[in-house]
Amino acid sequence: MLTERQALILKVIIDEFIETAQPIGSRNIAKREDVAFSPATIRNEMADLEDEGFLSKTHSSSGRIPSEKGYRFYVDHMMSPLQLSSDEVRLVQSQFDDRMIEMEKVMQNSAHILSELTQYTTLVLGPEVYETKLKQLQIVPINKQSAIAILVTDTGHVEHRSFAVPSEIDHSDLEKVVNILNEKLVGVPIVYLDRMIESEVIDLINRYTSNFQKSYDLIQKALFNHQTTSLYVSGKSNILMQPEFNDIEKARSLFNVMESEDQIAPILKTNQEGLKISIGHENEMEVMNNCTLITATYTLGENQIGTIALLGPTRMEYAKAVSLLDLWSNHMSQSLYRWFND
Amino acid sequence: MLTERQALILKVIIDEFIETAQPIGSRNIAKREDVAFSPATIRNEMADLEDEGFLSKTHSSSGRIPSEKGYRFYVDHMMSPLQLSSDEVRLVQSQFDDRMIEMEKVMQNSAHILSELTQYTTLVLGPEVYETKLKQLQIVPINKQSAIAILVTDTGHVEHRSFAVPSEIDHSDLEKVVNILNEKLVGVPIVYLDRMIESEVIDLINRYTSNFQKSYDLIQKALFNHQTTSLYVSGKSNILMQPEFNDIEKARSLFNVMESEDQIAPILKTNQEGLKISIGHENEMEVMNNCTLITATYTLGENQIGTIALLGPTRMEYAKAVSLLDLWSNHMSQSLYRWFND
DNA sequence: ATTAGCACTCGTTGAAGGTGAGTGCTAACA
DNA sequence: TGTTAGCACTCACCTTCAACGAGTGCTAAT
Repeated sequence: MLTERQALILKVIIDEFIETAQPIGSRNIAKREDVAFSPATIRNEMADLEDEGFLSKTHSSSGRIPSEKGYRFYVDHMMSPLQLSSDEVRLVQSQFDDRMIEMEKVMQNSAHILSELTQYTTLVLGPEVYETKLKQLQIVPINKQSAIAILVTDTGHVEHRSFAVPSEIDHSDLEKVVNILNEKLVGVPIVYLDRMIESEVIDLINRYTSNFQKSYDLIQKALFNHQTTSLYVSGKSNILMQPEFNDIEKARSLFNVMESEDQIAPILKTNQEGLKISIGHENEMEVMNNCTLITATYTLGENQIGTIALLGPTRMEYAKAVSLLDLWSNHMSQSLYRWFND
Repeated sequence: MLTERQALILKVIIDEFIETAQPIGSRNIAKREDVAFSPATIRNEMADLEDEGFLSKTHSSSGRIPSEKGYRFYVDHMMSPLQLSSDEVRLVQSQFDDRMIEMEKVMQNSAHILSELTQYTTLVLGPEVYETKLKQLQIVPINKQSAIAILVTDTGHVEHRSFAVPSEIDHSDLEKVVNILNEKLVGVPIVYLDRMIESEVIDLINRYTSNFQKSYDLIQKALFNHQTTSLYVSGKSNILMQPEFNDIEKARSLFNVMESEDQIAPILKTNQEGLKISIGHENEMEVMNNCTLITATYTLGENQIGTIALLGPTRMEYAKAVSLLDLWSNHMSQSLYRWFND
């Protein structure tokens, strides 16, 4: 489809543009050592590349900038997998030591470090809790009127929520119900808790007084109606540093989206394993039309999948971002496997 | 110090400037119904006010804008305590119902609602945990190599941290240590835990095998070396909406600060009860020299004090911000008292 | 097929001039 | 003596214009 020379020129333009954010002219390309043609030749090739849709201009006599199709081709066919510096690799490895053995910490830390390393915004979506199993249920009375319910999963996820305790309910009642629930429910996948309760536990509870029913209702409300999309975002303000967002209006609208979990979480949910790169208008959301989102999935056990993503301008350091994300998600999957699957 | 007429003019200028963010000219002031003087008179008064330092100009023939001293005078002597709309009052009241009975939720929700209501950035600093007391300690084993320690305080604060369990330590050992700790330490203020352990518990533990010592060390590490400044920030991007931050560089540097808990938390820590308003250069931090920070304290019990703050441009809607923050912190203190002090 | 040469395009910069909202000052007025 | 009308002046802002230069496309020579 593209001649070797065209590919070279396209690659040079994209590499340079990623670095400088400025349109690239033929003379500048010709100056490079790895390019042996005159500006005029390059101009001809660039005109062809523009006809094919790989490049575009900011105005009729400006240098060229990559189009989204250009980036797409670059990403699919030309990207040399950047060798990460040994410093970076070591830093990544050092993150997955003994301290990272709790999902919250892993995700928080991942978001933080990756945004530091890339200077892009990092989004980490926790694994769907559906496959995780109940490890323990616990009620801690705080005072006459309130108590805290704590649910621990086998992934080390701790969920807690306080609730009001009506005066007619005694703490000892709650305790008994919790005991029953623990007995029957430990080891049950969170997603089946509801069903399991229906079929096995309800009967048992009904044998006791009506207060038990009320206690159960309380706990049920406190813990099982939880929606737990755990989203961690770090380095939001990095996006401000990109010259693409010198226009404050663009920054504003993107920030509005990033502030809202509801809008971000769905974009990250994916079934496709491995890396996925969405360039510009490939992103459904309009405010992200001048952004690239690279998502990678990590696994926890067999079916649980979480997502980790980098959000930057379309003019992204693809090679570095991809390499880092790949390295990270692999380490993360391995590390999680070590910790939660034996 | 100021004549009545000067005060009126100053107030009008500040009110108008807060609304429009534009320098105010004498003609515009004269047009207002509550001002009965000619532009020339007003100009004379404005010149005097400028000499006194209450006003300044953006250039030699521009209208006046309030100086920091002007805002200070306004805040100290002239601010009419805005009657909040009944909608707003109702909204605030409705926030402190049965669902708000857990510190994390209270703070998170406070930050969120206040930033929505004011369109400024809201910062909430949790109460120092020093006075809170241990309610319960709990260890939940996750697998052979890891366990989660959970600490619940009498304020409903849940702290959890996972830790690696060396192979030579048995879970039953951990359990026994936890039992001992619970027996001795429930009800002890968090800040005294260390001392209490030294004096009372250590002996007890030393009577048992050395494994107990190791178990204890583990738990100690996992739970008691926690630094728990709980800071919640909401509406960071609101600051972008203010025309003061159309200059993207200013926005960038302020964002950098807001992203870092370490820099924000100290500013909020205060002993002074009640409201405090820091205008412009009254803020120590340089990036906040064109901002106003209004902090209010709330109490939980006798000595525990937390802070809730609004951060906006110096051209802030002081009356509204102050009224809201006051209303909120009072409700919050009352609500917390109801929940955690009986 | 490649490239040198050249006319052309268009964004950027800076200077010049006009406009208008604002001021300070002076002199007239109540 | 305090207030106000009048007027000259200032300065940010906008528009226009010309010069500049980095870049292009096209043509003709190599």
